[in-house]
Amino acid sequence: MTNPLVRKLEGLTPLGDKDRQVLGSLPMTTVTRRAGDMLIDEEEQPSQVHLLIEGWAFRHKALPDGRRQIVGYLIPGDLCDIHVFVLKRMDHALSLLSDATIGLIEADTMIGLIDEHPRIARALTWSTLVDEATLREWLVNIGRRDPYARVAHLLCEMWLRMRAVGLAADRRLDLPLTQTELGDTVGLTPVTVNRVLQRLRREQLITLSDRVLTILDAPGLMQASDFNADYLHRDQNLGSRR
Amino acid sequence: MTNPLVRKLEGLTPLGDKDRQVLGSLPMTTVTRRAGDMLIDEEEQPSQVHLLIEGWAFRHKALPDGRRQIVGYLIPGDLCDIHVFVLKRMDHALSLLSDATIGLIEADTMIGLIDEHPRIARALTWSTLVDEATLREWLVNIGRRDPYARVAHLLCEMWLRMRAVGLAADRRLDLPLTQTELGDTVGLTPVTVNRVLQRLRREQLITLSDRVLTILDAPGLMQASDFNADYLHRDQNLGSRR
DNA sequence: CGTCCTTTTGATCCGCGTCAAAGGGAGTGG
DNA sequence: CCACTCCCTTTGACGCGGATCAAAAGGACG
Repeated sequence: MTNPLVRKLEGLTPLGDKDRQVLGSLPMTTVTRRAGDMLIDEEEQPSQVHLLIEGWAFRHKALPDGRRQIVGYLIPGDLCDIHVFVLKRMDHALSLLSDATIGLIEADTMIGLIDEHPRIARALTWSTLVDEATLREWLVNIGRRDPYARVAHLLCEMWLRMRAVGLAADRRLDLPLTQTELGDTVGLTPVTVNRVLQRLRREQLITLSDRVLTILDAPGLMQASDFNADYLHRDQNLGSRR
Repeated sequence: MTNPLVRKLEGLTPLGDKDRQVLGSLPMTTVTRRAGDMLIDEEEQPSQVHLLIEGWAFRHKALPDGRRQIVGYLIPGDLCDIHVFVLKRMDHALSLLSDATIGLIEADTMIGLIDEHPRIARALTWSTLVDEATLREWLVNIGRRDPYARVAHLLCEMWLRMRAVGLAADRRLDLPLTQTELGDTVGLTPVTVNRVLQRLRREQLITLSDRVLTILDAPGLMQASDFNADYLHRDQNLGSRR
């Protein structure tokens, strides 16, 4: 299997052979963690960069009353905390949705990588900016769409993201999210999420059980959720992928 | 008056004299635009970087039914579109809330600036990451807080941001937002915003009329909105600000 | 077999959206 | 200088969607 980081960055902007090689042999120690573990806590100051190699994670912020808002998902190939180079402190926590394997990269290694490989630096910047664009789209989702469209929109996005890194066989993908977590993402209660999912199933748009999501009717799902993939900024000049 | 860009970046991370000087004499052409103008449209590919020198602007995304979600505010010193270097296309539009003066900076100038002045580059990265952190906090705001806290939270944030660039005399600041725009920001109708504002006034937390906001009780307002300024990442090692 | 978590279903209730209209202030034109 | 328009704010009434509460059902696991 290719390094998932290579696979991700290549999906954003072209890399050279040298870049691929350097990324492939990036010195890092790998560790495994269990589903439910908190990988990085709010306010923390990580000294290494965490690369998610396998599994799912999510970013979240806690409220004083114990509720929380999920503010992002990470899938294989995603870096958890490049920003701490600059910002020093986390402003949110990071937890695992599934058992996961994590690569730990020394800060200096990462800095060297960026300094000496401009195309990699550019791809990382790209990735950060896409994350930002995604947050804007989530804001639209929560702020202005009804529950039905909100959930449908999130499912579309996760499907496209998983497909972009080769983790969605056609229209099937693992989606290790409980309905509570879906709700914490789109600002709904689990009860409402459940009813929305049933409607999506009834309308033959999706199938979802045992953590496996199947997109039955992609155009229908996208239309239902006012989905426009532009915000994911998959590069036009990459041409057809692979 | 100091260049507002200098003032902003200095508030994030230390600059050298040289940096300040370069920023102060940054070649740009200035133009003025009227309140309500759309400065950059969705999907556009700007060829110059826009610097907001005076006035207010906002980022927004439109929905098919004509409604919109505001996804960010810009105040003097903010750059509107550095990301287009990398992403090429806007995924949202940018409009003016007030008459404004804009600095237009050539792409090459900007690239040179970043290449040759690492501290400036770092400050710009910082700024981007704070924008991202702000989006995450907005997500919490819309997703999980009640209308009262939502509006209060936004007012706190705008106050701190304006103060950070020297545009809030003590607890007074211009806030050229209609109640409709406040609603489009926090996912509420103007009617609800109006009722929330009345409650905030009744409880002696704020004053707001004729586009002037006064914070009467800062601790009270922050408590009401569960406000924690950490996400703004004002640098600790800057020490007491001027 | 019992415990725990997640999903599902049903019933109730109220907050906020919606609709409607009045009031106020600023700007414009006769 | 007044009349008119336009936009924003304010107020009131109503109805519904989604939160809340509660409990049952289904699986996974020890």
